[in-house]
Amino acid sequence: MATERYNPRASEPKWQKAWGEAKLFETKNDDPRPKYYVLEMFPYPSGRIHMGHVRNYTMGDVVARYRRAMGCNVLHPMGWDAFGMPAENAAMQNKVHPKAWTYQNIDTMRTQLKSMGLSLDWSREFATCDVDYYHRQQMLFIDFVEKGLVTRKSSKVNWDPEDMTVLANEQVIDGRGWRSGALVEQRELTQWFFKITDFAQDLSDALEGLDEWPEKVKLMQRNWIGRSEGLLIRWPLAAGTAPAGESELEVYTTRPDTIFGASFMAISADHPLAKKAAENKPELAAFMEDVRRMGTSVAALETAEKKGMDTGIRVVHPFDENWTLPVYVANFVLMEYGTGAIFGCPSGDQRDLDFANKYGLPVVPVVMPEGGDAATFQVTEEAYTDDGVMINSRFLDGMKPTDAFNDVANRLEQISIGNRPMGERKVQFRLRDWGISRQRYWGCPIPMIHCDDCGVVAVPKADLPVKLPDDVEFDRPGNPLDRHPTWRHVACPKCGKDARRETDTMDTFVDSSWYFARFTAPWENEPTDPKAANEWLPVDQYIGGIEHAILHLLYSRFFTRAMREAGHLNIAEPFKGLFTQGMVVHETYKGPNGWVTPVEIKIEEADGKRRASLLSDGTPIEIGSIEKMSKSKKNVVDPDDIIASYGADTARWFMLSDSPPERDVIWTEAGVEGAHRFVQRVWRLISESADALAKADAEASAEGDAAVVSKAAHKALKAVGEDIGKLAFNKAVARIYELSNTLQGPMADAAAGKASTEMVSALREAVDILIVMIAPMMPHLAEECWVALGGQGMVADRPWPKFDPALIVDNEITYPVQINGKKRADLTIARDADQLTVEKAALALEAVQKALDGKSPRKVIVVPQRIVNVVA
RNA sequence: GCGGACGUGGCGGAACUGGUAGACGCAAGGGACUUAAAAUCCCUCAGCCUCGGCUAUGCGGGUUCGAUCCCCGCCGUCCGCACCA
Repeated sequence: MATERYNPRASEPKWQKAWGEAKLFETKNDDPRPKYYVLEMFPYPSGRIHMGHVRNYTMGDVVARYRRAMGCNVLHPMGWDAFGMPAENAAMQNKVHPKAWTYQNIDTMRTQLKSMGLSLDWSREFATCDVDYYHRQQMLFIDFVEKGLVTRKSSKVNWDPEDMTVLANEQVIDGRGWRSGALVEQRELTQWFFKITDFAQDLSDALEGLDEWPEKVKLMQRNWIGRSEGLLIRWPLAAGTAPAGESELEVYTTRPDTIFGASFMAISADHPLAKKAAENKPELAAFMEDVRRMGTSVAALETAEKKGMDTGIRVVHPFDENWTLPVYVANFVLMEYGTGAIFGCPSGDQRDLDFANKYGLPVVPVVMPEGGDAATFQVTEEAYTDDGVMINSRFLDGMKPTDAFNDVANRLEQISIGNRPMGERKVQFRLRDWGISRQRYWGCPIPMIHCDDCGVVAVPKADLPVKLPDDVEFDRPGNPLDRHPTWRHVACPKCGKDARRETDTMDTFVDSSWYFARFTAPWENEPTDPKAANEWLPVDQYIGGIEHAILHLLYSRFFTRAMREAGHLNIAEPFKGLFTQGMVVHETYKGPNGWVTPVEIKIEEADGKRRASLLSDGTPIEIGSIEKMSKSKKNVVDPDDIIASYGADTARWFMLSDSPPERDVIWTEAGVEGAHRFVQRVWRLISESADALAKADAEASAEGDAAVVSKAAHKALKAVGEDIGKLAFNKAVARIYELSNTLQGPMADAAAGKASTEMVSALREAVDILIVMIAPMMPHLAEECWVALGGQGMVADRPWPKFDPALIVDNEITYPVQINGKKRADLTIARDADQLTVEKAALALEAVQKALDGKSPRKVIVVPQRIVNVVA
């Protein structure tokens, strides 16, 4: 029977409407079923969704629909990461207000997302630029101030000269601003900071418990936090060389064991001791000025030659009062890390060795490889950094470096200098506090007031929100809030005198650091409803791009801890399961006038070679490398176009097929067509036999031909459930293809009326299973098929069936039979045959007999349910 | 430089972490149906030779009855961090 082709253009909007009207995806907090929170990283409203969004949200939707079918109360919300620079850029370029631009984009993108058929709870939607949202963010800020988690300090900051704003370390990539691409400069400014370093230890330690996170991400975070264990050592300054008022130099080292290999001290150009030493040494002052100027560009820092200059100051060795060492100012020592001072042990550190060789400083090897000869072991060009045995180190000689570390630490802890011990064990972190001040308009205002008399005062909660003024101008660079005629003038909440508002706004990463918590009760007056937050959080499955491995995920982990301190929730980790999906990539095409979009060309194949040419006039086009879809390379495919021509289900199915979700997926026209063929094939398979199956009882068969169908269906059901549970969508897709291949023949027979009653019943059951299995991935098609079969209700509301364990085991099993590890025959035998029986049967096989040639085998290995190997 | 991941047909990728290498899809070739096309269906599809084999999971070794999987040494690709003391 011929049926019409499936028409997604008609079906998809129909079902989207039906789901909406039934409020199927609106989640209630008091629903007693087990809770499951699945969240995809919310999008920045740039204007239109792109294929990366399609992939991300499809994966999340499959998880959401699957968990719903498994009987969970699923929370699957969506919102908008809506503050940020592009809105201001648009305002400057197109004279649109950032607010209007942002909300227009949100409207467009919401419509696009809805056309994908995502099972989202739109009733909880918000944008971070909603006053309702940033109002609560300001409440959180004030709570954090009260808990001592916010500081204001002057520090060297990354200044983006193009965006005219400060950037966090995490936002500087290769010395350039992550958005503007401009070379970042170092400037000294007073800034607001979140004290993320208060949690450095816990943020590092707790990574261990995140067993549903990719190892890669945990490693990146661990490295970023950069915990190291070392020793503070206070070196006395040698009398006569110390500047007035100075008596010691404090250094931080992770290698106190190498203290007898020390040959110089190196301090930062910003170190107080350096500044004092420079006071009457003009050449030193000039050198330090040089170093500082070099520091204005991060890029210059990275390539700069290692240079230093002797300060004339000398320090006394802690274990030998007759041994003094010179103190250099060196351009590679950072004031921001440790104490801004180090001791150099050239034999154990390549950088120190290069420095020592350059300035003629002694190189004394103090660690040599185990079994080496201390008398002859030398270090000249290459430092020895591995484990070994201590040498040339007096009382440490013969020890392992770790024991020497402890010995030095213990001894120095006993010696006093000033009122303090000469050595002090210290854990140091690379992580710095999170600078959140941005000199921008389109962000959450920092709710603080500067009063000449009272200092910096928090805006009382009753006076919140501090709203962004609407009447702003973008005709000049810089912060429009700063030059607004009235906005910043306010009475001091403490004394009532004229005072000024803080005009910095918050880094947009603040906005995304707690949105997942807000979704649990977006209607609340307080930032959260702690009960709801504790019940829903942590997010069971969080899905997004690897590019947020450090920034967003680390900030969110900090925020969750900070919110716990402020009583807004009672957990530490926001995301239980994390999945980082790969990018969507596409071929690039280059013509004589630059990059060309995929829709402008056609591709033909001749002699096994693919050739591209321009559709308009046939100009040959060069097929370039496969790269991430980007506007600049013009290798983008618009989701709207795909959905309009093939439908959302095709786009979703393609996104899930073939490529493992954590890897990049190559978007190809042929692949999309393949996906679309399958959509049509499923429809044909079911609609052609719908009449035959509609009246049938769904019932599995354990015997005969029908059992083949039932077994295939139940095996697929088991595998697909497990695969989706592991987010192995590509494997689930393959299993579904397999099942439909198996069903194809019997379904055609049934449609032709040539199938037995048992077979029709088995097919009906198998098709019911197939429909439920495709439903998370191709939800519209599933509904349409369900209607064709006369099913009741909607598939989106149907439970995931349970597989029958009896149907997934076979009574007979086929063993591959190997001879000396190479497969030579098959042996089909009863599943429950014991090892001896299997062995005998295998040896009786003709191929085995032939190979043995009358001799008895040396060994026969029978692995139950697996394999037989005969060793001849 | 340091750290990490990965190398399987023409392509994307499977293979229960030691047990039949290449599931499933894409592309390609052949055939059927059709006046023709599209759609659909069937067959072939790692390589090499003498229809039975041999060689094949980046390369070279090793452990094992058996290795894509474990160990050692190379080569290559990608990613992260980068003066962190």
